[in-house]
Amino acid sequence: MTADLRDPVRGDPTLPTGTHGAAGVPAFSPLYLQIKTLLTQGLTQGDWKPGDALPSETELAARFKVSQGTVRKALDAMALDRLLVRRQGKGTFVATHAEQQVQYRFLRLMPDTPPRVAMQRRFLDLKRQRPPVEVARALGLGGAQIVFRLRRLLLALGEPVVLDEIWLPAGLFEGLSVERMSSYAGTMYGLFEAEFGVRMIRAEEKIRAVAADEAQARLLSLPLGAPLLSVERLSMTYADQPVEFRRGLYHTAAHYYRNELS
Amino acid sequence: MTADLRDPVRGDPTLPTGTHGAAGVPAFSPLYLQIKTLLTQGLTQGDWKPGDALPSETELAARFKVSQGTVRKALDAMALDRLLVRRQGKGTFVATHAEQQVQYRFLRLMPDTPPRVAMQRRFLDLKRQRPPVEVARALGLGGAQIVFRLRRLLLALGEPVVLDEIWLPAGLFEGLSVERMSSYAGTMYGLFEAEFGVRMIRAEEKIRAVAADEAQARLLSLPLGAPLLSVERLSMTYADQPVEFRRGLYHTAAHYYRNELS
DNA sequence: TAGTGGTCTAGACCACATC
DNA sequence: ATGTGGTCTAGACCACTAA
Repeated sequence: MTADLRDPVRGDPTLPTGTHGAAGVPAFSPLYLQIKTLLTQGLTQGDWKPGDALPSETELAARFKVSQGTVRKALDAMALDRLLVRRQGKGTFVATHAEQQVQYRFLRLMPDTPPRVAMQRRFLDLKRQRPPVEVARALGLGGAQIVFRLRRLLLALGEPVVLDEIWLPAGLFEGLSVERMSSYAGTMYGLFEAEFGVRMIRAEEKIRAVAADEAQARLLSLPLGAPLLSVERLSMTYADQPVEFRRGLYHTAAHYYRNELS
Repeated sequence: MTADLRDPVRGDPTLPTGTHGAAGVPAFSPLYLQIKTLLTQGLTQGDWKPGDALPSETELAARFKVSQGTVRKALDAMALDRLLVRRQGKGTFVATHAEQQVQYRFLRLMPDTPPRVAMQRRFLDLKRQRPPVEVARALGLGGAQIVFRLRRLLLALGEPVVLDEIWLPAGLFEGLSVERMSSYAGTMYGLFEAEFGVRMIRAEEKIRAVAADEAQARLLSLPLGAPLLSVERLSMTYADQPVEFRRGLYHTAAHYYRNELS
């Protein structure tokens, strides 16, 4: 972590740095992006864990042999990506799913009538098995690699609202059990991060309207054929590696999926 | 637009600038945010129209009597908000819905099997009428203010996929007609911006699963009770003023609503 | 009081677009 | 050749936090 970036990466100063590589790919990236990459690698390999403080801007600047402003630009970019959280007067910290403010960062379901009271969880079953083809493909697994399949309900005021089916590569979550999830106070992503070292960075969702089949209707206490929101989510950790696939069925009579467009 | 910001806004330098006002509200904001506010006001009052170039950083810096770096920070923030588009070597431009790259910025419906071919539009009817209460409330109108109510279909490969019901304050869109919409080549928001000076900045959507009623089923060529995605959208122009309410019904057998979480 | 991130400045140089 | 935004530097000072 002490390399001087300019000499090795920016290359011979007699060559114009803006030159493009043979394949039309940029031959270099700005210093602050290189630093962002190095810091992100540090996060990936666990140099700093969620909640930890990073070294101060001045120290990082000395370490990388660049100006403080360049380090700042890298840190600001990472904060925009939600990889870091910056707090004036305190320091720069690795973002975590265990923070009070952003508890349900990835859950967009809102009740029609606030207040937004925390929903109850009820774990239905957890099994180890071969993944279905579409799950294996989404997670980039071979069909022979075992996955966990978890089903759970979320209930609001006692009424079931969400039925989730969650697929996880077994290798990454060895030791997962219903007891362990039940006894964990925070969110599921908080558990993944704290107990398995798997931090979710971003996710993609595909949303559809479907009709409840018999099993789904029974679990959600709804009539057969009731319209449900189907939310397929693929969650990625560092380096965009997919590590969770889930399919949620949302009952949207008294709740809605909130989205913000800009 | 030539005021020196520091004297009037930052106040007597003998007072600490970080002081909070009597109500606990910050008594000042950083220079670059003040400049961002002034520039946004300029956009609101039409000093520059969508597609126009803003003055260069150096000129704005001279105009506001601050350094170029401070202007840059304001412009970068506005670009992040998608109010502006910055192009190296060319200038800084007011963002527009008429750009080739981001045609359907607010339409998140994707086909299961690409390529994403442009959908056909079919306008069903356009009426002037009193708004229903929920529409009046969403748009912040009195019940006596007239609105346009437009219905239209979007079709993919000839099959109806989206049924939209769109509500617009008549005062802002005087002269709107089906002919005018049909003959306009670009998107609806492109038309609003070019012909009525109403530029959509951001929107909030509430998504549910519903069952098609008889009229909806007929228009979408679906059986009664078919599950549909209901997408309620409230669109805002500058200063977060709501100017459009729409309800879309999406048939999601061969399409899905795409969302990105981070 | 010391240390952190946040703002602001001034200047140099680079990359890109246009003439 | 000129003008634009993009990067990088160095230094000053401000605001916030904690000891």
